[in-house]
Amino acid sequence: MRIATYNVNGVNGRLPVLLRWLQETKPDIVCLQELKAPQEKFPEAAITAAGYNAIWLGQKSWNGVAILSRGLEIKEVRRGLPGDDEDEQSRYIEAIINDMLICCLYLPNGNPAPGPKFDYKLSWFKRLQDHAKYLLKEDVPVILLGDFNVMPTELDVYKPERWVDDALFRPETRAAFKKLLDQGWTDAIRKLYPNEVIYTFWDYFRNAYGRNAGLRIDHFLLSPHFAKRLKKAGVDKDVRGWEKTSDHAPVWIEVK
DNA sequence: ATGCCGTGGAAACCACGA
Repeated sequence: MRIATYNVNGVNGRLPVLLRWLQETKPDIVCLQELKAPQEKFPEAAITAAGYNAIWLGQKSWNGVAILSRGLEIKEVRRGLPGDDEDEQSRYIEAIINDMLICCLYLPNGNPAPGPKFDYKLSWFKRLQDHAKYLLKEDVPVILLGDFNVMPTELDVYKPERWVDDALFRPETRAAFKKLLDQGWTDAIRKLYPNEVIYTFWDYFRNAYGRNAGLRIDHFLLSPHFAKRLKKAGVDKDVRGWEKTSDHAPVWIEVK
């Protein structure tokens, strides 16, 4: 079973790229972030025609997350991350598929830091830690996956020294990610490739993709029992080189 | 070192992203 995450950076603007990637790689489950579409503008017909069921949480202009599955039933568990009824940003959706709990997330960027956006990022992170801790008590395999907007270590940044003050790499951000991992989650890519340079995002500027000046910010965190079922993982890096593509590449794992 | 590009929405610019 192949499970993927892909920050599409506009689901309608990237629809040809998304459909081509689905057709070529046929993932069983897909989490999307940055739909940048209101609830009623999600391209449901095209996704259905491609053979996928979908649930989604849209928002006008920004954010937005979705879970797709190729023929498998999607049982939605919740939409929105618990812990703040005032939070109106569409960044979290959770569903049971094939007896797995799939938690699709788009963690706030947080720049500029310090400032209110960074405060929001850290408070969102805290809510995620609390919810993740709760999920570990559930008797079900869990995956937290999506765009975490965190480079966990220096290995995950092309030039770490340039990013130390950035919201994606500040000590508070890395500490929050580590605190989450320390609950017992496994970073799937790093478990299989502990020492390799692997990126999931390349800026549109400065020929970042051509220079491989990238970041690893899209992650899969597996609950303890689930981690034992991990077989493969990878980045569909070539997709980042397609026309009219997102600045992220799709990332995937295979579990048995 | 830097939104230099790209999107969506509104309004021919702006907010936002990482």
